[in-house]
Amino acid sequence: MTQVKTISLDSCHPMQVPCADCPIRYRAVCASCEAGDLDRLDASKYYRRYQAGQTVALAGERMEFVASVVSGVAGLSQTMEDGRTQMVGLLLPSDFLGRPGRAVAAYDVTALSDLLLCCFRRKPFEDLLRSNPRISGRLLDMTLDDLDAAREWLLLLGRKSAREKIASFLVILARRTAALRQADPAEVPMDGIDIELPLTREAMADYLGLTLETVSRQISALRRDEVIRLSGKRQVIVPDFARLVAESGDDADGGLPI
Amino acid sequence: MTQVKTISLDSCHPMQVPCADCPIRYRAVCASCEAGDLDRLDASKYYRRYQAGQTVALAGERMEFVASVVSGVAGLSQTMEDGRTQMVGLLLPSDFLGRPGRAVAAYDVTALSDLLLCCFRRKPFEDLLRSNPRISGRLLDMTLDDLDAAREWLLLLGRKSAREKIASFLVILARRTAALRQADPAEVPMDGIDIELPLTREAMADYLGLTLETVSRQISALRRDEVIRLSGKRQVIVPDFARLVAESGDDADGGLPI
DNA sequence: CGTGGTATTGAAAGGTATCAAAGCACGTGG
DNA sequence: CCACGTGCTTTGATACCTTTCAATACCACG
Repeated sequence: MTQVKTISLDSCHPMQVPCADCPIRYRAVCASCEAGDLDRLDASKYYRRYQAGQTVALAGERMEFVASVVSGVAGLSQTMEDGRTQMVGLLLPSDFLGRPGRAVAAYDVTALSDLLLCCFRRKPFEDLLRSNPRISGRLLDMTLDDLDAAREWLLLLGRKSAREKIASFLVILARRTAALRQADPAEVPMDGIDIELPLTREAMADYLGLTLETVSRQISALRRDEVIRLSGKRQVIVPDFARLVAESGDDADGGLPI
Repeated sequence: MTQVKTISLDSCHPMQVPCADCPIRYRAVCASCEAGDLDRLDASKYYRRYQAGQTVALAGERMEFVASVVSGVAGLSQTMEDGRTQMVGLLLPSDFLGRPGRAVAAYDVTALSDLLLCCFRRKPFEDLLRSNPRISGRLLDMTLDDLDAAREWLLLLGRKSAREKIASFLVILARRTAALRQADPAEVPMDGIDIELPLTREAMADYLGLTLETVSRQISALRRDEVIRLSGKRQVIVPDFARLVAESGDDADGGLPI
């Protein structure tokens, strides 16, 4: 179990960046806003910062804000009475956190790495949603993307072997990080792409529906078979991306990297 | 593999019901419409009917309409190259089919039972979405519900045993069918509630991430342990709903039946 | 009464979980 | 500078659950 560190100070109001200069400006819920909308958001937003391992919210609690992930990684997870847990969502920069219209959190939210959130108090944001079709339309689109991602994960959890799960996870991480850098992961830059794992083996296990031992074993197996190389525990080098995709069990033409 | 029956006639334009008399009027995407909106929908909607086993759409194909399920059950599924398939969504009456803004189907859509769809051509519906916040707001809410349902399924596929999967599936079916009848499944009506299984064992296996043999074995085991009784192959009687919920591994207080 | 689709049951194989121990990296304090 | 503790990771041996392969049973229908 990850221990919950109690930190009271400095979790709010670090220095603030104007929306126009925001790193996630063109991918977040505010992506399709125009200048006037941005002014309104700028006025009401505030930042929250969490350290790796901290709890952002617990299932069943009220959450008085919704937010965009600016940097870092957050995990949504569900826990059964006997302690089994399954991560049901991974929030990377630009992803949206919280459900408009429902103040009670449905999942535990944890900072998997140091995390910066751009927050809006619930009520004003919901008003904005109602009055601004650019924002509500964007949110619908993002929610539909989340749904597609969740459904892709259903296939992974329901039908893939442990080895395929690990490979799929690496492919997805590669695609998402490449998307943030606007690069194409299939364009192998000379000596292979490298992927920074923002999760412990235990968090990966929770996400992939495995145990941490199995995660470790399969990573070792992929290394032995030279599908990947490791530098340290958290840095993965992929010499042949197509090979990794083949190991993931997905179609080679899984669409453009989103 | 389910064989695809080719049927060309009678799959469109059966007799049509006015929206005001529609059985799913208060749960579908049109739920929050007012009289004026309904007139507009009434004018442009049309029905499609499918027989059990028929294919509604294939992943990658263009789908020229979006639709609400009026009656029957449809399944969304994904298939890997080697034939492994996972059902990623079960569409019951009032559920919405299709993604506004994306004409290419992401999943195979199959009629699991005889199926009646209330369809709208894509373009006019998307126009309506943009112009009518009642419809777009309702669609956002339904999509968020779908996302929650998918995430509940992630927990099931990732962490539950075969026995728990079957029990969970029965609980969900009981809740959904009770919701359509506006009844509470915890209110046991004398001799236990009964659940009509609208799926073959194979379809259940695809949904639950199991093999059909395991589904069959676990149903037999639940029968031996007197958690359920069977009348025929497709009718399940649950004498003690709380007992079934306990077998599902979920919290007893999993919220009100939605 | 046979036929095809569907469902049940059995025996054996296989993959992942579980339990247990050891290795590694890093920071703290002697 | 090194010993030591802690958290994370790797590796090993075994147990268990689900799959796989195979045979049989059930049921509606022609």
